[in-house]
Amino acid sequence: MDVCQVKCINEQMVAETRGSLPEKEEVEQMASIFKALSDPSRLKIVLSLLGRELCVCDIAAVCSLSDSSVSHQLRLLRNLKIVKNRRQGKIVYYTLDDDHVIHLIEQSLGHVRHRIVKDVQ
Amino acid sequence: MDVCQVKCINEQMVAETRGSLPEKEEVEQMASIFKALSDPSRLKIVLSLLGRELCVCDIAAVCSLSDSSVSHQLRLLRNLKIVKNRRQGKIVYYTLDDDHVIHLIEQSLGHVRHRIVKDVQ
DNA sequence: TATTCATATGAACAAATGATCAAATGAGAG
DNA sequence: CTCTCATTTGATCATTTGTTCATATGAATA
Repeated sequence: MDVCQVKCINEQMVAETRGSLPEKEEVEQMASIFKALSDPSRLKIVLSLLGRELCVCDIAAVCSLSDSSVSHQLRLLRNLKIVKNRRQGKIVYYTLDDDHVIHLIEQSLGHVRHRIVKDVQ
Repeated sequence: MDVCQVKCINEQMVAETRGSLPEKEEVEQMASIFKALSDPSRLKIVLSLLGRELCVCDIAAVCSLSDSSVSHQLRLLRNLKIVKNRRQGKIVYYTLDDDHVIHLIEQSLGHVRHRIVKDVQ
């Protein structure tokens, strides 16, 4: 591999920066939360649940997705403890279950109106 | 497709929720920022730049990635205006370029220590 | 118990993604 | 100009991801 011919590396800066990074596990947990919000469909699902309780059926209608697709995504969000559900007869209602994620979303929502983004990759 | 047999849908709730959602474009912009932070390697790169200026070479060393891989990821982050660079001779230095993203990261970093996550999918 | 219907699940597949390798820039040094 | 070297870029490839379809659950109702 190429780790650059040794001399160009600022050893001290590298060591210091390395020391400041969170643990590998923590980085991965952070990334997994961001990943949960990184797909427009899934983000829309989460946005639709801001301050509301909705059944799978209604979420699908709101987001223009199939019930099956929504169910799959909700499972992922459930595994990450971003949403929780309660069953009432045949109907399953979902709500947001993580204040920290709610903050992230609200903050991002507040800021998105002040940015211009070029393109990805 | 299956949009559920009409009757189970709470029409009013659906309409109200639909109205509360951000524009499609805004949702996509939010998602693209989250996506930028959703890969552990890329997140590590961004974390290494918190409060620091580093050259490509040093970032690669800090994150244990190849120079090429780092360069590819930096381009993506550059396109999203998450990082900016300056050239000094042969060396290119990168810094973070978006306070909003810095906030997201710091907030997420602060919270990740208080969660237990099961697994994804 | 048999039927209906909301939700969940598994398999399959196309599309997107991240890493790697080889080759191209482009800036300073000789 | 030529060489070196940090960085960039394009192509390729294995892996991951999101959706769809078919089928399974599980709860109410007939």
